[in-house]
Amino acid sequence: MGRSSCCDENGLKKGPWTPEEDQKLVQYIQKHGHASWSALPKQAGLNRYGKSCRLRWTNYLRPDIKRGKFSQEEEQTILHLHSILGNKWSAIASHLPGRTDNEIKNFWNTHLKKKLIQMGFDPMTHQPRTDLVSSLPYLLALANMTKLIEHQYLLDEQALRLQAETAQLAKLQYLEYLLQYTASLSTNSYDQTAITNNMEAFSLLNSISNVNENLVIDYPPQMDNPADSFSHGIAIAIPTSQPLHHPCSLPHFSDPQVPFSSQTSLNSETGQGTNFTMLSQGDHTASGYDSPWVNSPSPSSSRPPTVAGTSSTSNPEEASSTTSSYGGGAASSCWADIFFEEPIVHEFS
DNA sequence: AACAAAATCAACCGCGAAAAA
DNA sequence: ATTTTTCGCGGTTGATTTTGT
Repeated sequence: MGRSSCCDENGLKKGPWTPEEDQKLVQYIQKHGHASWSALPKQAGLNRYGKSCRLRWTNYLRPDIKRGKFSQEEEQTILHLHSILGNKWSAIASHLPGRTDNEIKNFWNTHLKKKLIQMGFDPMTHQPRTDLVSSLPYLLALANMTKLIEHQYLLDEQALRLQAETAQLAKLQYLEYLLQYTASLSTNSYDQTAITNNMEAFSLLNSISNVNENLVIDYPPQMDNPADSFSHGIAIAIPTSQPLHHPCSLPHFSDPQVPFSSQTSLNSETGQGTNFTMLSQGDHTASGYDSPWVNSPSPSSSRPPTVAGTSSTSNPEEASSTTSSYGGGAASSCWADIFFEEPIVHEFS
């Protein structure tokens, strides 16, 4: 596999690595590390570019590389992360221990992409392919009357809105995943992954709030830095036009080892018809809402967010946990409540 | 068995960002 | 402040392997 070996104009070797070259590289890095890739080949006695050495090490020779087929769980994670991050292979790889960005990229291009296409999804947007949707009115027009076409246009409009909302919810799901994962990490030592996750979660939240002007973010009281709030709890409310069904695609969500639970509760309120989706920890049930800031300095200040443009009864406290009707077309809201009971403390060891 | 087409994946390339000079 | 070097990323290539006819 790979390319036939050859040398470039500088006489440096290119193409597939020989076992001898691999051995030299591994032995050198085990002994001296890889502080400078550009200087490494000469010092290791390799007739290669530093870039080639780095690639060979990171994608193949590194001791923590996981080989073999991707598991179902890994596949799910890649699909999920790709729906949020797009072709950010290194970012995706950082969530899959032992897998390289190159490997994930190859797996995506050769398997997952095709799988999505076969299932009728656009591999870039992860949404149902619009060419199929848009062709429907034309087919209907051939078979039926103008009225049917108009009806279909309305459906398309609704579908587009739902797509946008689903994308927002996907981000929320990923946000929760990040927070749950962070919480499951050690709380007693400095953990770069936890910090990275918090940063990613914060930027994700910003991206959601940029898109949705009605988004209400409820930070815990007396927080100077919003990013810190991920360690303590955060409440988010997003108005949506329809109840949102989002079965948890990540196994972590239902894992009893992870001290969090996710709940989706749909509610149709009398009159205003406010629906909400709640992602929460522990005691937060749809029928009995507790303050998200039970550990915060001033619990009395906590409240479920009021959603702009909808009834103030978006409060899940008032919600029924059973109904899933659409509330007669009235505006709805997606209410995500993400909370950590024990604040995470990162200490430098 | 022989050939062609498709799939796989290691490695290369070019670019932009960060770091060093 | 500017230029050069280094690093890392995402896209692409092409030799090899697998599958289909």
